[in-house]
Amino acid sequence: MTETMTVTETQTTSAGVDTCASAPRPHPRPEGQDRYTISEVAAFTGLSAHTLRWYERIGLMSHVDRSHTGQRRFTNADLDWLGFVGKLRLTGMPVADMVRYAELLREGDHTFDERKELLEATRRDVRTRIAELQDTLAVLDYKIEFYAGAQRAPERPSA
Amino acid sequence: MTETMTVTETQTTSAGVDTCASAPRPHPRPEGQDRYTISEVAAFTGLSAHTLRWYERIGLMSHVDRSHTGQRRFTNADLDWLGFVGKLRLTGMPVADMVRYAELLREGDHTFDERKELLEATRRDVRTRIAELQDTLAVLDYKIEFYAGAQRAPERPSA
DNA sequence: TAGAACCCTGGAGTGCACTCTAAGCAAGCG
DNA sequence: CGCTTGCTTAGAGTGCACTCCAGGGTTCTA
Repeated sequence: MTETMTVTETQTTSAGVDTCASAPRPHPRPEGQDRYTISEVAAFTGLSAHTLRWYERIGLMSHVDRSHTGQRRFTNADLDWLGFVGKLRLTGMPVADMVRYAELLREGDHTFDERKELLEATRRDVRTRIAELQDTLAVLDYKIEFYAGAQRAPERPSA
Repeated sequence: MTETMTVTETQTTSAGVDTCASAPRPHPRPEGQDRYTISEVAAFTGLSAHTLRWYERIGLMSHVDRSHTGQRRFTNADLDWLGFVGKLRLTGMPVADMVRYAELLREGDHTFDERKELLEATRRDVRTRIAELQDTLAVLDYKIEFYAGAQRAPERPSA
């Protein structure tokens, strides 16, 4: 099952509003092919095959290409999209909202503005969350500092 | 389940290791009293009364003081603790882990080191999460920039 | 002293994001 | 040829963090 880790830079180069290629590199993309089995994609993304099928079922991925026997064959564009979805997932964005964005993409040009607004709202959320986390970090620093200080003091001589 | 350990007035011995008062001001604390009803605490914390009772049930709060008729009377120390829990919640820490920390506190001085380690591990997680979010932010910036650019220069004819 | 508004408990229910099951098809191999 | 492995589907199950309910007691206000 181990694939070669030869990263051969793929990058779909459509000049328009395509399904989203991330700025830098999204994933340790394997070879330069363009048809991956579900287990390969599972390995690359860290998602389970179950989850990948479920993503398609709920519309978080548009219908994935199939082999002549009906097996899924994911493309590099699919991997790009999954990379982006992975980022959004880290922000805590509900899956339903990501599905909404995916639908907007499928609906075409007339959803351009709505997509942009959705991304901007997401960005605001991310900034807020970063601020919250930094606040939390300060609290943790304070407490850990306290523990460190108390350790120097007479009490509980630990191992 | 958590029973015994009746105590839990306003707090533990140790010159230092108390139930945790955050560095600055944790919440818009109301008046200077020290006995709040559950609905007051719900209002201050943003948590529901249901959730507050549930927190106590699972041991995320040590047994809350009661009025002579059995109604909960939260103290300022409880509010401090809830403020800290709120911070931890923002980090995505599982409730079970917070319960673990609460248990360590109740167990007393000999858990000092374990508590410190838990906080340090949490801090590492928070730093990691902040880094991830900043990464995500970069992707969002890139995409939004793209949308902004495409808007100025309308091309993109396909469906 | 009534009625509204609040609080109590144990336990059941909800929503989300998976995660797994069952039953079956398809390809590679000794 | 049968075995193993990997894939397919619809649908059921899981774990988490709440969230609510039923059936009662309490407290505040008029």
